[in-house]
Amino acid sequence: MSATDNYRQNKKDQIVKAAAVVFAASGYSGAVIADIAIQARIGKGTVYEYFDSKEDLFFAVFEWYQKKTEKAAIDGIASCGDGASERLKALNESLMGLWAEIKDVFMLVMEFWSASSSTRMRQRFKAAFKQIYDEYRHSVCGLIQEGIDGGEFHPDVKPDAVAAALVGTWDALFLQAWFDDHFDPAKTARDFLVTVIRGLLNKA
Amino acid sequence: MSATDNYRQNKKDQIVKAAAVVFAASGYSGAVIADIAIQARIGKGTVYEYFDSKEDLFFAVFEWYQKKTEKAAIDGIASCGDGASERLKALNESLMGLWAEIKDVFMLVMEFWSASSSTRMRQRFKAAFKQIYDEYRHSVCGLIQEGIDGGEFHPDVKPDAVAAALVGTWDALFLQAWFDDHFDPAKTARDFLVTVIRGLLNKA
Amino acid sequence: MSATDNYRQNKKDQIVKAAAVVFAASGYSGAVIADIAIQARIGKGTVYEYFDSKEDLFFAVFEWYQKKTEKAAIDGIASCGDGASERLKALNESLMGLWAEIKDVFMLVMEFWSASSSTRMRQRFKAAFKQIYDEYRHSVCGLIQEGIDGGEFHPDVKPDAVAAALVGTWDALFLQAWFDDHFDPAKTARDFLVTVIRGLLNKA
Amino acid sequence: MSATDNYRQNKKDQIVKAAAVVFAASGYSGAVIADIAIQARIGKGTVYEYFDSKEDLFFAVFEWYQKKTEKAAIDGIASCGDGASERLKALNESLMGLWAEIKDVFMLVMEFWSASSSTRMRQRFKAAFKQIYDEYRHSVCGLIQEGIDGGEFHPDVKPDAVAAALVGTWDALFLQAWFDDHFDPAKTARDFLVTVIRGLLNKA
DNA sequence: TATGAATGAGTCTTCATTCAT
DNA sequence: CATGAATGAAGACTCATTCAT
Repeated sequence: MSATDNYRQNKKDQIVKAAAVVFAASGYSGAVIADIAIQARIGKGTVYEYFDSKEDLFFAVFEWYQKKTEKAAIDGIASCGDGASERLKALNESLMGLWAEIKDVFMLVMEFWSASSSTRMRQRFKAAFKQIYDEYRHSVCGLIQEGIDGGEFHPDVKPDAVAAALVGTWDALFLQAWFDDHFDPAKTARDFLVTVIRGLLNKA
Repeated sequence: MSATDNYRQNKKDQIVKAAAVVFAASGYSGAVIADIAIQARIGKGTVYEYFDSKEDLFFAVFEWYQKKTEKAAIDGIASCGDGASERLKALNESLMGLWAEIKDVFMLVMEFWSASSSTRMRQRFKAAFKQIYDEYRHSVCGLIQEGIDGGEFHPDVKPDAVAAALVGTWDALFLQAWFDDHFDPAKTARDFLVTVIRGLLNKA
Repeated sequence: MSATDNYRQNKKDQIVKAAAVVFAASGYSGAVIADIAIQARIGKGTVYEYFDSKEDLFFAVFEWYQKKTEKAAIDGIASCGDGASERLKALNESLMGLWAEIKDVFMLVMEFWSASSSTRMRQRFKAAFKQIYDEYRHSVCGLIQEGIDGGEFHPDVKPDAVAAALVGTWDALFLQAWFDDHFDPAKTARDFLVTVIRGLLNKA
Repeated sequence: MSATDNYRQNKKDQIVKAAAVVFAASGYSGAVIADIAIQARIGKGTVYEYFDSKEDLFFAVFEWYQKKTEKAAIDGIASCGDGASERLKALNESLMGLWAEIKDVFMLVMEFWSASSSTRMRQRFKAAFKQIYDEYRHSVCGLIQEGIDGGEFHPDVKPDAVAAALVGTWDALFLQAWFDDHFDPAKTARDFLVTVIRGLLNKA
């Protein structure tokens, strides 16, 4: 990578981060390029030197956010533990630990979801989300399958369904926490997981 | 209610339904009042005879949608069944049965979520969602509590957490279904519920 | 005049008076036909049964206002007094006595002036004002001319100029009073008139 | 002042002058931003780069007009003359000399007066006019007071009243001239002033 | 490369006027 | 006669994008 490329990449990151702040504060439509430029401490025109359009910039924010959060998931899934149950719990803690960090930009997630319904951005976002969910479900599914194969989990358990539901639950608890400051997603997830694991275990 | 009031109410409903279609197709910001008027087969100005602003109309759509879907929840929760497990299953079926019906306007839900982040509409929507979630969780919580009290469910179960998580799961499965045409939320929910109920049951 | 005509005339007056209130409160452009209808306690459409357009109604208010205020001028000019000086003073008192009464609708006068600059209404209003000023000046001029002819006023006095200036002064003092609540137009006019009359008198 | 600031100031002036023309031709409400932009040979949006709203632009026109005309008043009042009478005459000539210059934009003045009654702009304009009149009256009052103090004018003269009346007369003669092309405000003022000065002089 | 002045397409919203009842 | 629901023309204002410097 040349020095110039490196310079451009740093600048791009700088703009993306500024954009994330503004998009999170105002939503996609409410965000104004001028404000993003101010936030990034650059001129308005400069934004267009690095991104072709507001939509492109928004998608770049999406990718940046994605990269940022998927690490927690990967770490959580990779965490070694004493059996599938423990690893599930570890994953749960890892993900829920994100809340404090992403609380302020959680609006972004809702904007991303919402962008999937915008006629113009639907294609990009819908496809990206499909892939993300596929991967998440697949990872969690593998974890549960291991539990079944190892005899820890009951053979009748449907790993696909449980994985999809758990992935969804994590999302949805953040959503509820967003609406209600007194709602504690981490504790809720932990308590719920106890019951789910009880259901998963093979108590033969 | 006078004949005139009745007339106005019908007209309002007509506009709200037209608006729901257009908001679902284009999102809040993308939707254009002129298109809503065309969809409702009325003049642009007429919209403003019934709603003070685009925001008000959007909120009316939200309330309409809310009323429309909460029926399924109420029916599901009220459904008599043989014990808490059966009633949970019935609720699950009732809610999942909505999918076919709301699939086309599910974008609306994401727009509503997103509206909670718009600075201007945050107040209204956030408060409304908080209340809705409170009620849903409370209903489901009651159902689980009955199961515990009746000895059907294990006494260590945390009804709050399970209720919140289940409510969230239903939301989130629709979300995943929205991103993936091949994803079957009803089947997933049914399979997942088997495991959850296994975890809930008191097998003493 | 038939009973019907009489009915219509009363209704017209009712509307004109309501319109005067609203135009005074909001200005011509700011006034809304719907508000005038409410003020007149009639339906919006009814206004158009009596006036062809907003402009016509405004002009009717102008004529009504004109008729209302010119009485004071006529009375003042007609007032018998001991010589031209006394009659001038009487006229001055008569006109200044209007202030308390018209203070609240003085905005109307400014709106009428302003209407003379609106391209669409210019013709009507400009012509009307020209005629009104012609008449006022002519009356006052006659009064001063009598003073000159009777030997009370100095023969070098230019009655046209003095009349025009006095008429203008009365207008302008109301204008200043409009801008400044502490400004007393009546007292100012009285004090000024002393000096003017001193200048008019033939002290040979 | 930086080069940029200078550039922006010129542009602002350019827009204000264009706006003055359009407001004078169509009145405040009748004027259309698009027309002002055309008159200024710029794009519609550019107007908003320099002024926040139509009201702000209108007020800027008011300030511009004010600055433009007050020079004549200051010059007139400052003019040295042989005694108070001569200075009054000089002031009169100075102000009346404005007529040819401002005839075409005199409508603006009526629009400014009218703006003082618009609910939204009342505050700004009313306060501004009060101050302007205060200053004018104060200046003229000082001039007359000098005449009294110097023994040239009669000690019983009320300088406040005469000043207010004269200031008003000048305004009002322009108003009459606006309604009547054949009316000569300068000549009228000159002739009237002869009588007023006769009334002011101390002929002991 | 960086900038920000300029632009005009696009939108919400208002309101005088019409007309069916 | 009276009404008020319906209308659409009109206008203020926003903002993504361009481009000359």
